[in-house]
Amino acid sequence: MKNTIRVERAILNISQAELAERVQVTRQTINAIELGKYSPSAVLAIKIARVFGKKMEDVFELEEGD
Amino acid sequence: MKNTIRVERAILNISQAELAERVQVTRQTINAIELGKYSPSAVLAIKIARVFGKKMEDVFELEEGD
DNA sequence: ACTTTAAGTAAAATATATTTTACACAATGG
DNA sequence: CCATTGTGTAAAATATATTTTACTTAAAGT
Repeated sequence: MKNTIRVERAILNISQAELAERVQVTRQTINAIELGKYSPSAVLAIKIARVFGKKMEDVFELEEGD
Repeated sequence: MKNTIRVERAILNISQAELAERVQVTRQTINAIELGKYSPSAVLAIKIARVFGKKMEDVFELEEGD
């Protein structure tokens, strides 16, 4: 599962901590997902995409092995 | 997390077992998600939506408490 | 130099999703 | 009747996501 969280955060100019707060998870969770260490739940993925005003699939993309 | 899996299956006329096979999970997993017993991973949610030729958010919707 | 902010990381604990095996029940077609 | 298909369910095991606490480093500002 690839994602464009870093770019979207840059556009909004918000930190991992602030994104975490907005979607009600910890900063470590955002960091891990942003770095591709694991993929989020569907609920969290939708919430993150919403912060960026995008559809879930415009932020998250399947990759080989998913 | 609400979903329209049952309706989409009906349109395609496929069983829970066939959907499960197409997205590479067990029939019980599809059954549980379809009945709202828990919400899927982002990866699985995208795969399911793809079977129906839809965007993830057209099949899955957040609800109170998500 | 000092402090603050942002990001990366890690180990242990907890929560949640998914699998496996198995049984039950209704509907249907032979 | 009998076998088959589709669905609901359940308990135990395993996998994965998320939290908590805490430490490190780099960059920026004072």
